Amino acid sequence: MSSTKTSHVASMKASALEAVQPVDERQGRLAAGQDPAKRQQILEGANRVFSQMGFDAASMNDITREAGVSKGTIYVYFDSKEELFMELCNHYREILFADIYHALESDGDLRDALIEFGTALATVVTSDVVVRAQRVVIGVAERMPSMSRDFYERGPKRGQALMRALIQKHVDAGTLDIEDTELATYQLADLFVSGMFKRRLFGCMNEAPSQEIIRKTVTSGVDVFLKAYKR
Amino acid sequence: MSSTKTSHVASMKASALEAVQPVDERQGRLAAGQDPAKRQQILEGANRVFSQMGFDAASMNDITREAGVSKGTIYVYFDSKEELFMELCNHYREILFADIYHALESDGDLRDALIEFGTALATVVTSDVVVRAQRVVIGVAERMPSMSRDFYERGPKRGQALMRALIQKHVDAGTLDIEDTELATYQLADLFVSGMFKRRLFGCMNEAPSQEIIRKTVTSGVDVFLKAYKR
Amino acid sequence: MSSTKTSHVASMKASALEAVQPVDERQGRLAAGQDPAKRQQILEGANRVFSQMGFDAASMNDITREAGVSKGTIYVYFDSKEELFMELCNHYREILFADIYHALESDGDLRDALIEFGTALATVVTSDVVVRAQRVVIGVAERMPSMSRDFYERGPKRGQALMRALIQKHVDAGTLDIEDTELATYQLADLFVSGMFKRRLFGCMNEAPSQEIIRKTVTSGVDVFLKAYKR
Amino acid sequence: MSSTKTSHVASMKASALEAVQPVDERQGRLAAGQDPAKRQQILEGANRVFSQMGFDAASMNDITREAGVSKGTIYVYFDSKEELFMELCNHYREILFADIYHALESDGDLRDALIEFGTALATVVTSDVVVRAQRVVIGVAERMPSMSRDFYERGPKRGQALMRALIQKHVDAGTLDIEDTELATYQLADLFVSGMFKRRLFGCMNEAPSQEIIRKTVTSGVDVFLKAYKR
DNA sequence: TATGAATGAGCCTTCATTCAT
DNA sequence: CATGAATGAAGGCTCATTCAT
Repeated sequence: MSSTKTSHVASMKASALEAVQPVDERQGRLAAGQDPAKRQQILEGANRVFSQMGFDAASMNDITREAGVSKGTIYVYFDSKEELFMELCNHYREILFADIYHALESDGDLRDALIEFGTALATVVTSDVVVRAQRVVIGVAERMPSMSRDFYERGPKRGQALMRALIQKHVDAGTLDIEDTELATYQLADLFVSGMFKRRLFGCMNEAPSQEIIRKTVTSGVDVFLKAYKR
Repeated sequence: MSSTKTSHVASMKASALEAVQPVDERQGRLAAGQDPAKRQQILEGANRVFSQMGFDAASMNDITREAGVSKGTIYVYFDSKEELFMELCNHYREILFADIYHALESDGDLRDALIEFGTALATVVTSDVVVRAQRVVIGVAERMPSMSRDFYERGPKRGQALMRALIQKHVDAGTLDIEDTELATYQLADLFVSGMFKRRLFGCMNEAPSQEIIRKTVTSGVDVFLKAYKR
Repeated sequence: MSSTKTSHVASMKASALEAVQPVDERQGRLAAGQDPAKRQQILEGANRVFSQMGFDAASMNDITREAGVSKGTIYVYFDSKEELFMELCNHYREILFADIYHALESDGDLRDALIEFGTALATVVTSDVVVRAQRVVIGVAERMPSMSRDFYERGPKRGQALMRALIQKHVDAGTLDIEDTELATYQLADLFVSGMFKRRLFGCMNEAPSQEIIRKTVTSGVDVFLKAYKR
Repeated sequence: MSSTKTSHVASMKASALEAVQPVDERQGRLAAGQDPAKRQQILEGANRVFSQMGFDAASMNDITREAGVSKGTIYVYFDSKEELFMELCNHYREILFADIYHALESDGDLRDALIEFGTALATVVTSDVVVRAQRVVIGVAERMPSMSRDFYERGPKRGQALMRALIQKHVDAGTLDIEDTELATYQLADLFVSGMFKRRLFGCMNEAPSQEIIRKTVTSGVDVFLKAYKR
């Protein structure tokens, strides 16, 4: 099931990447900077390069090469290296986090729902591509604060909000006994990735953790959470 | 008490920074690259610049200016930009993490000991200087993996090891009921900084959290941990 | 005639230098590092600067200025200062020595052939451009031995080989009586430029010797050689 | 005999180097820049460094280290790197060429005298130290023309003058039949080192030629000369 | 419109020279 | 007077950005 999840996310991403919006096919030529397929192509190349090198060490030439597009073209679609990077973040955030959330919508058992959601979230958050993206964004946080803040707020934090709503529902229903639901939600979110998040970020865990490890970590985290807060 | 802790750490740091100067006043001149005050001066300038810009975007000229030392002098003390940065990491790691640990050595109540230690740790980890350092190191993890790995392993991980030993002791003594002490230790460490670590890293929390917030978070985290694992 | 000779060599060089431009006018743009005119422009600027300053004292900025090309462009055409210099050597060696050699192919009188060849050789070897090139290459011999060795072996030494073959032919034919043809060839080569080579190299002769002087020197050298070795 | 010659030259050199002029021993201290032993020490260090690296690539720090003298001290004795180098050239020129010449003063057979002198000259000119010095001086000829010119005129050229006088004497005595004694002298000088000088300079002959080779080359050169010019 | 050659500011680093000790 | 730490201009090289084609 977990692997189903993973491949789900993966295929989602793939399809999102290829979902070249059918735009303006009336005539052959598109206005400058208007061809979504080309935009997509640039973003993909940029993603590969930024992920591998970080923002500063990535060169526009690398991106040019990787994207198979000329430099001039990139500058038609994006005003600067910086803007390209920000757009890239927005783009992938959408794709990666967008569809995790319906795991929470199941009406079933609270524990199962949390485990399912936690597994999906942990899988994404510890994946190579997301770890790299987070590194880049964090590395640049001092100089471009809005970027990393946005990254967090539109990404992880949205999941947080959904979780919190679910938890609140159970608190209201008397299933959970929590005073500070905000803090409790943070705790749960951190328990999902205990020992994985930091180590991945700092490069002490070289590969994305296996589904087995993720599931074990998430399950243990959920159980800690419930033992602490279940009425 | 918590504020005592903070100022303790802070003053420790300050004293560590200054404990360096009264050296070798027997004769006027110090050997090249041997004046600890100058070395300190460079490290401080470098710290400011690296913290603000990240590794790549920081220029040796900026550091020169910020440190008030000529470029040649920097290169007498440090072989390269990279080495300067690594030494900087080592230097502050030492200062910042060194003295946190004896909070664990108290013989008192487990809960109190954990809260005390957690508060000290969380204070350091969410402080401006350490957050910035972590950002820089994370931002560079892809290209210089050993640096960020070292940073983590010589810093946070050491605290982890001490905590684990304490927890194991209580498991052995029958006070705690834990199967996987490694995972449990990671959980506790993450609970110490729930909702603070990530938000600080991503710039969603602009200032270091107040001691009040830290204490509340740590206490709650310890209680979750103990409820889940106390026999 | 002597002036004819000079201008012959000179015009050869000139034509070689310019024979390059009319290239590939089919389309407007040339690939990066592929425009021979620009390459030539860089080589000429580099030649002026290297000749005047030597390898080390010549700066890429100087060359940039002298060539009227931006620094980036130079680095598209040549990977490094060192490579630029080596290519420069190869380039001019080719141009300068290439066409001297057929002077030896004449079937006529040995004395006339040697004088003709010696005159051509001496003219090149004592010319401003070649003297400067030799100085630069010699000045760098300690640190970049292959460069100066190549310069000698692909330049002067090739002439040497042709001369030696001719001399050997006459020895076999019984016209000359020589035991050590290698040594004899060196002797002849040195006699061609007696009193000119060293003085030019050391800057004791400020201008290239006139054709009159060259011819006189060469003739005398050939006569010494023949008196010593003619059967 | 030739080897006697060599060691004579060598020992001469050694003694010259150590002949610390007995200066001003009345009191302990010498005026700044006045201690000949220290001056000598600097020159020796500079010689080693310049020989190995060439003028530009040699750094004052290298010289400092090699000479075992502080930078300030060097600048007391020599105004600049350039001046240090020029003084070095003067110094060694004196030592190396000074005493070759009395080989010409022998009253014996012309052929023997020439061979003796040629052997001494060729030995010095092709020796490692002199080859290196010549390379450095030549490499710098364009920028510091007087230095290389002086080097030649006060060195080789003086030998030339003596040879020319001897030759003239034999012309006047009717032993030799030479119209242009200047040219003939140059020819003889070049014949002494045929095939050795250029190859040494360009680094195509890695070690100083053996005495056997030198003697053979010189003898052959003298014989060519005499066959051509002996009446 | 798309291209990619050209630009030149700016990077890290070295080193001749100075001057406080 | 000798020392060598400090200086900062200048070195080779890179790369975000522009603009002629």
